[in-house]
Parts: sequence; C-alpha cells; structure tokens
Amino acid sequence: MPELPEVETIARGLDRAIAGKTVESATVRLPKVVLPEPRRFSRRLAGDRVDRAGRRGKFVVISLASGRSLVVHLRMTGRLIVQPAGATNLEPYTNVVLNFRDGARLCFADVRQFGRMRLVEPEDPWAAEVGLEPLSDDFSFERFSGLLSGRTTPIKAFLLDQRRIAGIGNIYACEALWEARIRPGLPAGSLSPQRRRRLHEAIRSVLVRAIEHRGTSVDDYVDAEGLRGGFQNKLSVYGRDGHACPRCGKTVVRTVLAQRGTWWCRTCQR
DNA sequence: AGGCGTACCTGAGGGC
DNA sequence: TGCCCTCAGGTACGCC
Repeated sequence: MPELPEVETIARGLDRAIAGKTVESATVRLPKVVLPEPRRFSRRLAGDRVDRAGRRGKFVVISLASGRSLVVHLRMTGRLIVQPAGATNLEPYTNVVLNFRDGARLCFADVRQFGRMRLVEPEDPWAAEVGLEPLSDDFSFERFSGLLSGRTTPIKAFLLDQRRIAGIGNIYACEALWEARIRPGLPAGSLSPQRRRRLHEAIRSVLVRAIEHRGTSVDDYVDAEGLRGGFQNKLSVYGRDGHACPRCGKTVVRTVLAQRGTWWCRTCQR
C-alpha cells in the first residue's frame, strides 16, 4: 500500500498524536511481525517515551527517549492507527498494540500480515541499505544521473529499487515516468541528460504534490487518524487503463514489467 | 549484477 | 448466490 507520500502523511499524523506519550505496555498479538521476539520487544518498550515520529524511505520511524527506535514497514496493507483514551474496539486486524499511560493506544493492524515492526537499538545501522531520500538535498540531479549510468535494468524497475532511491513504489513510478514522458521499459542508463533532468524533476514534483494531498487511497490506505488521502483523484495513468491520457488523449495501457502492473501512454511516453 | 519466479497472506471484484 | 480465478500500493529469497 503505502509509498513515500502515504508514509510521510502517517508519520506526521503520528508525531502530532503520540509525541511525548509514555508506553505503559506493548501487546503482541501476532508474534511473527515483531523483532526482537515478543517478550523482549514488550519488555523493552514498557516505560519508554515517544520522542518523535518520522520517516525514512517507506519506513515509519518512531524515535524513543531511550535512543531506541521503533521501525515500521507497512508493506501492502499495514496501518498505524491512534485511538484516543476510552476507545472500545481495537482496529480490525490489529497485530500489535502500544498502550500509553494516558489511555490512548497505537494499533499496528494488517490484514495480510506482511507488515513488520522492529525495535532497534540506538547504534543499529538498520538503514544502511536504504537509498537516497528523493526529497532531500542529497537527491541532486548529478547524483541521480550518476545512479542511472551504466544500468541496463528498465527505468521503472530502477525506480522501484529501494537501495538506490527510497520511497518510490508502483503508483509514483508510473506517475513520474508519465510526467517525464519516458517509456517504462527503457534501460535506465540509456536516458539522455535531458530525459534524466525531466525524470529527476518529475519524481520530486509528483511526490510533493501527493504529500500535499495526504497520499493516494486506491484501496484501503488511511493515515494515523483514519483519514483517506486525496491524490487518487489526481492520478494520470496509474490504474487507468482504457481511459484517455490526460496529455494526448490516446488510451492508457496496462502492461507488466518486473512482475508489476505498469500503466502508461504508448503515444507520449517514448 | 541483475533478472526471474516464488513465497508470504487475505480480501475484493469479475466472470460464469 | 456462490464458486473460481486473478489481482493487489512490497520485499525477501533462491536460482540461473
């Protein structure tokens, strides 16, 4: 489900909702989704305090006063939902609950059980393999272009590789390539400087606009307050096979690339 | 190195 | 109504 804009939206909401709260207890209802093993996980969390919530790539990072971090990957259908004191029912499919001293709680829910929650020690280099943040100053045109050079993999597969650039998933890969007018199957290293420039700009632009709309809710994504995003109404090609390309009017097609559905316009993406 | 298939799970939606 | 099939926003692993 969530890509960078959705994770960013969730992290901002979480920061507003739980920064400063102290964990009374943590309950693990589905052991396989946490690390370390549940007893240690719960014991270490108890009594710690939330410093802030942020994001790295598609990971939600909840920084704790102890220096530890709770690092969460939502995969396809994971949700982090804050419930106020006095809430009766847990969010459906809740796998982990953090109970705060003030009675509020954080539910980590996931129908498909793919999402993971990891409590990492202060010096743990857990993000060592995570790529560049596309909205940071580090993501310069020069670095982007350098990453592309020599790569024969299709540009879309390159964009999905989290070790190079972190946070782009299927939706925003399709949208950025459409915006840059680039065919998804082109070898990454074959792009001209002009096209690299367009793609670099398109990536940032689409991510920024999606964050402004609080993400894309194609299916069931909601933020920490349970609200849907709005960017699904702004998509140009993703999920829109059979519709007219907003730029040239020809029909958007769906093909499969790197085992993923890929939506694009054969006429204006070359 | 990188591509490919498969696995992990459940639910929604389409076709019949 | 209901059964069967395919598909889903992601990543890890093993194989070649």
